[in-house]
Amino acid sequence: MTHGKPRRSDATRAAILAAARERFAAEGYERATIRAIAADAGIDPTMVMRYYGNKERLFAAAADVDLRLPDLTAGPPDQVGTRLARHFLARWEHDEPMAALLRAGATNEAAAQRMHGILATQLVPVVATVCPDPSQAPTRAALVASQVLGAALCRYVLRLSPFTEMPAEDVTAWLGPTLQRYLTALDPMV
Amino acid sequence: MTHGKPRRSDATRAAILAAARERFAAEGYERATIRAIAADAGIDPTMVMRYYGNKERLFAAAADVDLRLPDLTAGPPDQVGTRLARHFLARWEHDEPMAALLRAGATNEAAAQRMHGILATQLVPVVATVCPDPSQAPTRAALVASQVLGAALCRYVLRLSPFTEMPAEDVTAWLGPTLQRYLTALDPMV
DNA sequence: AGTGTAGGCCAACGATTGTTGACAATTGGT
DNA sequence: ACCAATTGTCAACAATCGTTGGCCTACACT
Repeated sequence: MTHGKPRRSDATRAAILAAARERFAAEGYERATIRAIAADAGIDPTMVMRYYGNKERLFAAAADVDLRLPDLTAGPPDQVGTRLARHFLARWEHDEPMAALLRAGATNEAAAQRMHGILATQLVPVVATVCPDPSQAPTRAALVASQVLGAALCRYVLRLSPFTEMPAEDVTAWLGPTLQRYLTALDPMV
Repeated sequence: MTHGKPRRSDATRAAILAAARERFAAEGYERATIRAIAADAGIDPTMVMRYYGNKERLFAAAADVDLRLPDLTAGPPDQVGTRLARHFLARWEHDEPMAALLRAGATNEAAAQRMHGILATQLVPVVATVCPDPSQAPTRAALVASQVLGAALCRYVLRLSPFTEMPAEDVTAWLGPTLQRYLTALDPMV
């Protein structure tokens, strides 16, 4: 898949990308400066420009998120909510691109568009495999996203105190039934 | 309550505050510049500094949020979730300080702290009046906040397409049972 | 060994930012 | 009508940002 010969600067490219992910995740799009990213990577700011063109494209490379959603059809249908909740929580614990995208999405239009794309191409198809009427998949996926993003916002971005202190299993236990209902309930009031 | 004589510059102060709310809500903390706010208010940037000291204090004044939560004990206990969902949704539709705070909270530490304060002083007490064990109020309030903030994020900040197109009543119908469970369920798995 | 090319650093540009100080205009009290 | 305080304007500062061009170095290939 990775065609082209390995370049001598691959290590530098990777260092830049790693530093960019960290900074974008910790400070958002505007406050994460190219200079700071370059300093973290131990190189000159001009290298960032040479390899990634500009700040927008660097962010695009840093916020390349793959949700790695599991196959929800394999397993008990009445536990898809909990399994999905557990997956997202585990995914978020140590994946900086997701935090970077969430933090930046609040102020950066391009980041918001990218989240839109991830929802449509990654979450909606999986939701369609477990919900009663596949035509409702976009709506149900949006509802799932609202709860998952809200929890991530409280836990990893805002760091609201009761939420950061809750064990991951407890959060999973609370969110699971919610997602289950968003995914499979025939009617909102169930 | 408003002691001190009415000053001649009150109109200017109000214009600054209105423009600031709009800009902070639309662009977040860092991208909303004092110059742009002053231009919207039709005055000189210097006046902003004179009346509000610095950008941080201007934001603090602009993001002074009052959730105006209703008394949840007055009404059928099995509908507190829906009523709370409806209240939040209506509140968000035309209150810029709330959007400003949410957008800025993602990147600004002071804004995040302020949200923490609003949660503790406004939401937790109300939650305590309807949940079985008042000692669980902080946890339950945090769960409510995660779903409400997540929905607001999707609908008003990220503007994810299935979410912006849903009628407000439909969103209320979906979120209501979720909040109901977070508020009153004896166990997560109910 | 020689040479072309890619990797890397330095200095600097132009734009924008929050913020400050000096100065003019207007108002209200006496 | 005078004076002091409030309100407003103008210019500019210092810092920081993304971004650019020039120049040196070191590796790769013949």
